[in-house]
Amino acid sequence: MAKPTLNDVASAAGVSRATASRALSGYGRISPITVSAVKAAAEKIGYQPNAIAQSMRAGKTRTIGLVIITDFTNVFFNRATKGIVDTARAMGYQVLIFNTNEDVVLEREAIITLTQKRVDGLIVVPSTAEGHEHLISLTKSRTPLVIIDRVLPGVKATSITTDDASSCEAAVDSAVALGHRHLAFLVATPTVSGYQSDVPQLLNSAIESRVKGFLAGTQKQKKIRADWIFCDESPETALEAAAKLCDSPMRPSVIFTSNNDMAQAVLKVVAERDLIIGKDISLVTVDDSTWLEAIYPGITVIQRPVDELAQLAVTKLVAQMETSSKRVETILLPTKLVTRGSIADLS
Amino acid sequence: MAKPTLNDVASAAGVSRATASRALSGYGRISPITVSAVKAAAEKIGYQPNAIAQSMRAGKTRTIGLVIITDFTNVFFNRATKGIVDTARAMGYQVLIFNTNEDVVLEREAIITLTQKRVDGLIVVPSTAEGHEHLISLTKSRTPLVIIDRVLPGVKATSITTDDASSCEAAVDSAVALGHRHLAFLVATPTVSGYQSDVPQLLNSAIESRVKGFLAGTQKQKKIRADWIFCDESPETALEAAAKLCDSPMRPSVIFTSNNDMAQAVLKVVAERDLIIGKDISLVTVDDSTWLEAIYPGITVIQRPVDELAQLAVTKLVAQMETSSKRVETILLPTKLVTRGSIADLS
DNA sequence: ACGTTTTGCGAGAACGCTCTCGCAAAACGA
DNA sequence: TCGTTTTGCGAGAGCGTTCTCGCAAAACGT
Repeated sequence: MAKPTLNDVASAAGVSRATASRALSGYGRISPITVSAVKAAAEKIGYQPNAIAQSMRAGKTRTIGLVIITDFTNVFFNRATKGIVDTARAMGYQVLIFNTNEDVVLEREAIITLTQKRVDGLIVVPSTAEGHEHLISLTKSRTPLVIIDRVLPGVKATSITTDDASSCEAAVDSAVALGHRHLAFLVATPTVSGYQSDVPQLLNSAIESRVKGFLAGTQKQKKIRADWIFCDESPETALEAAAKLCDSPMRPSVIFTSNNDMAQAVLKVVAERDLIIGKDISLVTVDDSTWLEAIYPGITVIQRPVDELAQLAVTKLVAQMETSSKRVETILLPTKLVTRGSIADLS
Repeated sequence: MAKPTLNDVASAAGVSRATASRALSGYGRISPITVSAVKAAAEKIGYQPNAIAQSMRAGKTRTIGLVIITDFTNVFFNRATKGIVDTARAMGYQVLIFNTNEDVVLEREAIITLTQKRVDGLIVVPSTAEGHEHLISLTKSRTPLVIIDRVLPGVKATSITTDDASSCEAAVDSAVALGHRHLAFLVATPTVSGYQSDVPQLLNSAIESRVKGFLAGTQKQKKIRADWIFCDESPETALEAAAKLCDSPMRPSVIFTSNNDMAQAVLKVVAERDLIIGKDISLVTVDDSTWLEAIYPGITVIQRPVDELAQLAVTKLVAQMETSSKRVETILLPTKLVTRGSIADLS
């Protein structure tokens, strides 16, 4: 009842194992008659080649590892995952997924397991801004590696990120042009606990880029006030932080949030206070979602090219794997400010 | 520069390959001194066991295949994927993911590839309501298989689904109790193209269960009107169908949608017509999302126990794999109607 | 002190595949 | 016709493990 092997095919076809392999894999010298005989025999006994044995022989697995935060609430990583899985499949590769929940211990374990499973390459969203020895040792052992949504100065690997800074700056400009003079930034980052109004010393590059963009936007304007709140990623803290902004005697006229979870917290708090988005208070966030378009008013958003990023991650990785080139690229994809109805016109 | 093998460890430690294996894998008779010597040698040369070779030898891969619709807009499958990946990891298994986009051709290919990669078991969300020969042949070759979110009468495999019918019925009851007499059902199903008001002959079991629940709810009441619209899953059709409902001279007072995408279409159409959810028109949908709670008013929803389902899928599958029992179970998990503010009180 | 059991380890096979090598038979050339 | 090239195929090795078997040395029993 065991799965038929190449040996079974060979004896069914009355040839040697070598010939059977030649017939099925199409290499070497073999007569057309034998080929069809072997193929018929294989079909008949329901032969399925053992990819494990093939990998063993070839030293390649046609599998890539994905180490990511597959948080279901985060559109960006959901879409990226789907994009990576689909692109990989189209190129003949399968994807072994690990989810880290931004825990560097899980990340390290994931990478060890994937190395042991001998994946041909890895796509990683690193969870912390430091402590990347495990990634560095990957590059040292010449394992193809692509880092997405983060840039890690210490790691010599291709990284693909989005240019959040310029769109964030554009978002600030846009709000200021509409008459806003009191801006607030609600930024979620795993490196703080609770919330605080001063910039944490450690930010991952994606968040850092957004902060820089917002900052650049505010600093080039005169006479505007900018409040900052950095908070951890728990829904409770997000609500507290959003409430603090809304209940302040000096309520900002526009809130910029660094991700959809924060935007949701703002929406909730705003609704509880009977305020109307796009009228009493304005909102801009990062990463588009169908929800941001479905609700009323639509939320103005910084759209990031996630499908392109996913596709590029796979193609760059596969290029590395198949040519074993050591060329490291740092790719920055453009983002777009999509204007909907959530910024009030105060002018 | 090639990866060190067990042979390298053995010669570094001055023992045989067999002894090195014994020391690292902890079996057979071996002296404690040798064990630590071998471990030290392994550590020193940076040995990582080759899981491919282990799989080859053992005939097990400690990998499970997941064939699913990883549509980023669908909370249910996102959460299920995350739950499955995390539970599997905790149990020492890795997950190879395939996305079918509900295309049975891709599903078939995915299953062939996974069989060839010799996964120890499979979790599948079948894409069509018929044509499951590939799944049947899986069960015939005794590959452990768990089907989630669908029940396939022809396939002898464990299936885990949610009891959508009873909650859908409860949702209807709840609306009727609040004075609603004209109900509409907007149901997305891949088996129709465009939209139609009569029940299609072919529905997958998940959709069927919801339709049955809605029907049961309406049929036990007197003097109420129920409109049905079945439509494909494209955003455009969804909007058309939602518009048709809202623009009808006899506009229903409450709309039930079969998933979040349809709910979004309704929200959009309703907003365009300056109607207010929970006041001018009511809405209930299936599958909770943080958005349904964040927006105002919160949308009343039929919550399905997706984390439990994911966990159960993995544990049941692993149980099958590790005991090679052939026991087939059909598990139905309870759902919950979570009331928020989206059903107007007309009484 | 001698026989018996226990202990520790090495030799070698096996998992299923691919591919090199060599050999016989067929095809070719003059 | 005989020598040379080409063709088709089988034998066998090797990828990196695990594990059975057998053997020598150590430990034990009387």
